[in-house]
Amino acid sequence: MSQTVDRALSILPLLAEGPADLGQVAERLGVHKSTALRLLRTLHEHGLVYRQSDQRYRLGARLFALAQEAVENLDIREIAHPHLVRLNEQCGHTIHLAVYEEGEVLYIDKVESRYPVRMYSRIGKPVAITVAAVAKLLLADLPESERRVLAEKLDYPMYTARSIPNAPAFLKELATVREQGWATDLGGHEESINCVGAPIRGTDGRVVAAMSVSAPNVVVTADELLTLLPLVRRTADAITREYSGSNVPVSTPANTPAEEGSS
Amino acid sequence: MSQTVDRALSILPLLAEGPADLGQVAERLGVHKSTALRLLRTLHEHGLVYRQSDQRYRLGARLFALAQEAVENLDIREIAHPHLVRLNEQCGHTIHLAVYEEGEVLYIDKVESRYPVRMYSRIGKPVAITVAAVAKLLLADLPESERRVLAEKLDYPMYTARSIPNAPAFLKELATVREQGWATDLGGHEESINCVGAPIRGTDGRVVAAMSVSAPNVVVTADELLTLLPLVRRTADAITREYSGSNVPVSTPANTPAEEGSS
DNA sequence: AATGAGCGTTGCGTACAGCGCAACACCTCA
DNA sequence: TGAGGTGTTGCGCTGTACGCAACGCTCATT
Repeated sequence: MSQTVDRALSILPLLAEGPADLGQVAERLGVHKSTALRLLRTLHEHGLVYRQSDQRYRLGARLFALAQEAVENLDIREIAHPHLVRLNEQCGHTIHLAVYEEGEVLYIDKVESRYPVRMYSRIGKPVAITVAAVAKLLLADLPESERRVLAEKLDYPMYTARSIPNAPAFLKELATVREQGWATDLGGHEESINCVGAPIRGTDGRVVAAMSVSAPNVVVTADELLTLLPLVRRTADAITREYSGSNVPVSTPANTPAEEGSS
Repeated sequence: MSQTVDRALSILPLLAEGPADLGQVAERLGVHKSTALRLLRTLHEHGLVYRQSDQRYRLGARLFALAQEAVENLDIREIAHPHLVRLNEQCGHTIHLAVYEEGEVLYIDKVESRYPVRMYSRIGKPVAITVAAVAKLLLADLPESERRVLAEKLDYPMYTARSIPNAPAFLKELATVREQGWATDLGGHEESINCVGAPIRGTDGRVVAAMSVSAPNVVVTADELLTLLPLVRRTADAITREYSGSNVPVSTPANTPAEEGSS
């Protein structure tokens, strides 16, 4: 929409690939060197771009600062965190919290055996959107049209023999997840890792985030991990309640064996 | 330099404080709503800004992606990482890697007892620049004028009784560090944590990064930690050698008790 | 030393892109 | 039903970002 800004911002992904000098930037933008210089200078003033000693440009420190502040301001994260910690204390396994945003799934919190890691190491990398339990939960809640379009666009890498292989299988899985209100990943991403997850909903009942418990099956078998499902769901529901300003119907349709009573 | 881009980029820190609606953005930028809208749209197209369900804007996912890619493309990090892991295996303590950039010190890698964390949790937050061992190492190598100017500009928060209190003390410490070629932080940031660090240099002998080993004194006393100094320096020098395309004089002036022979 | 190629940088006139205005569409309250 | 609050659109004017060309600098090359 705004040409100048558009050009300037296009520089960022370009530099993300690696440092580049003025000429390269100008060429890849298709603009005159002086123009590129002006844009780079502006980016530099805002700290988004850094000029290293060999005069080449690379991404700057402010970027980290912004990303950091952004992730800290996600209120779902803030609300969820203590719940995740408590769940971790109860079961001992790794807990993940994730959100969906415009075609991507992002981990926004993680609690590990010992340390909470505020900014998840995989942020920014392509998340295993076709197999991760949290991804299934988040995508399952999209409007059907959007879900279908997205499913067609995705790649289906076979991380393991149990990875979901194609769009129809994925859509079928999403339908199941949508119906049952929870999701698993049993060795679909890494052979020996299983996950079980549950959705967190906003006031309007839409899924705003998803959480999961992961454990290698040398520690607990998939079946044993599944026994944690009620606990995981209860935690997710507790977060839902708190997030959507106390009690909204916590939407837990059916399908869980025997579990706590009032929703 | 470029007004439009300047305005657009000013939106980012503004949103970093928390979500804001169109009117707020326009007001704080001092521009018309339509202008703010155009800028926000452009930012949105590039994924730097996200529009949440209540129509307010917040920082977007691409920001994380960029920050992530940026940190991964730091070649010092890549070269250093295996060395850091090896050092960690030898001593068991937490290892940090940091760089200096325009008045800030950034952690760019960390190896913990069990997991490597690619993006350090503190990135973006004000690093304890006046007390951290890595900060001392990086600042000690700045040209004297720059060093002095920076030292005057800094705040000197008294994290503990042993924090460096003011500019003269800091400059004195930097001079010592510069001369001896290594640095410590003995309870200057957190009462019970000690660090010992060494510099990594580029082809031209300038310090390009710094690394440190940290441990709480319930695990090892400061004196015990200091016995690791030779090992830390050897690791730093190994990284220096590899980074600056094998052998440059590794600049280890004096001061280390008894240590390995050939540089 | 002198030459020249390859960089980044500067100043400037011009064209066009971004600006603010005003009108509009839509929502929630009263 | 209206009033006040949002976000959105189209448009004419002006200011700004554009590319050009000239300059300065650092390295190689002769």
